[in-house]
Amino acid sequence: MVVNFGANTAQFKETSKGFMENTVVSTKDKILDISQDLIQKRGFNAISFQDIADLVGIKKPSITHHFASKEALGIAVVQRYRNVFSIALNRLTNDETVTAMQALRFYFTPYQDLGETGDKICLCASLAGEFMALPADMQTEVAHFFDDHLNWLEGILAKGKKSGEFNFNETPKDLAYLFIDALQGSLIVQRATKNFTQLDRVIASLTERLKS
Amino acid sequence: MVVNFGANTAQFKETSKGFMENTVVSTKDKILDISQDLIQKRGFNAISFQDIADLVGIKKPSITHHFASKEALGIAVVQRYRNVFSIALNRLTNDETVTAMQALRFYFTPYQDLGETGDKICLCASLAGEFMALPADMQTEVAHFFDDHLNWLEGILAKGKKSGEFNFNETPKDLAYLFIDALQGSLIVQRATKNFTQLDRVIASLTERLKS
DNA sequence: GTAAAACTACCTAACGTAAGGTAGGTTTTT
DNA sequence: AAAAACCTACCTTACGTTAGGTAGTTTTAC
Repeated sequence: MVVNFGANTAQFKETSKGFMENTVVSTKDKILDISQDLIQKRGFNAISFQDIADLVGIKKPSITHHFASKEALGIAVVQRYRNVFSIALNRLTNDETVTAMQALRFYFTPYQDLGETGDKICLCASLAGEFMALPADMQTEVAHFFDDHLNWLEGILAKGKKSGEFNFNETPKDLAYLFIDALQGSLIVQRATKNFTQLDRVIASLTERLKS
Repeated sequence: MVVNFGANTAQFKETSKGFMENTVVSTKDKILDISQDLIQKRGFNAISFQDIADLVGIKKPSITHHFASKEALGIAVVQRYRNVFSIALNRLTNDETVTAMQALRFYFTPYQDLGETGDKICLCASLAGEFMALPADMQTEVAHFFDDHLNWLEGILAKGKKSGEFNFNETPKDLAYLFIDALQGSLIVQRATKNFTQLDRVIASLTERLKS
């Protein structure tokens, strides 16, 4: 299973007939892809309909045909992002053959993919950085993203501790805080300092600690 | 010693005669204070000269009398912020009576102060969130902020390990990454989720680990 | 000591640009 | 033929910035 959280390379989509078909990506999806990409690079308030339209290859007012407002577009981008994670993480949780460490390692991969871009961070970290300047409904979506991930992490850490796979002193919830904060912070800081080994070192620190 | 990194309460300034006198804060300092405050809340691209002027109590074009451009104002804000930390952290490093743990605890206080505001994050984390949309000279200042802090943290952690005060397996540099990323990430995430215990729990996790 | 000159700190007015968004017509697809 | 996709043209608002001017203060010159 490949899930691309950062780059915009959606090449397949499920049709209404329920089959996976090789299709041309719709303009609507292109708008979502490019908007997400631009927000991850520059933030929500620093991008414009004009920027998006130029990259999609349509005229500015045509965006309004697909999304009623910039806020509506922003909400759609975050909802899709949340949903991609939700599906992938639920699949991991429901698969009994996947160990806690394997699940955790899978959870790291989108962060690692983003780190390798050199100019992108997590969509919701970007939005959280300008949180107070966001429309209320976008704030809610961003908050839910972090709550989703904190709950999933807490569950995986608790499962690993219960099975004896992990060994730590904190509560699973407190360790979940540390994990998500360190991962998100790492992407933000390493993009600025251009030291692209930082995320990998942080992941090593976090996982090493689970074994002690 | 009290250093206020987040709130804008500069009440004293050194006069040309070299004495500390109780003075009215200059308009230029007010602009810096309010700009910093607004960036920490909303980011650089989401604030305008009009926002700043309204809060300072002057007209919009008067800001350009003190700062030639928005970029120049932004650079001045970050440079002052960096300088406040530089002075405080150097003082800690040079004081032989301060233990590594005391220095670390002091380092946490500005993060804790910011966490208590509920709506502000570190200035440079806010700017790093919209890093690719920042003028080049501002990017450089932001990068230097993180390098400053990483170097200081690495030094303190190395000092504590050498003296036997701290006990950890990672290199001091790798642990410095974890510390700054977790602290910065924590402020960002907890503002969005409104769970204001998160930073304290993360600091507890980080410090607990130094003792093992 | 005093008057001219220069400087500081603002102001009003207005500029060109770009933002998000709307109205209504045209092309493309089904 | 109908619906969806996209266009041109335009609107209002707001942006950073510039120009030019007015007090009040400080510096300079005689």
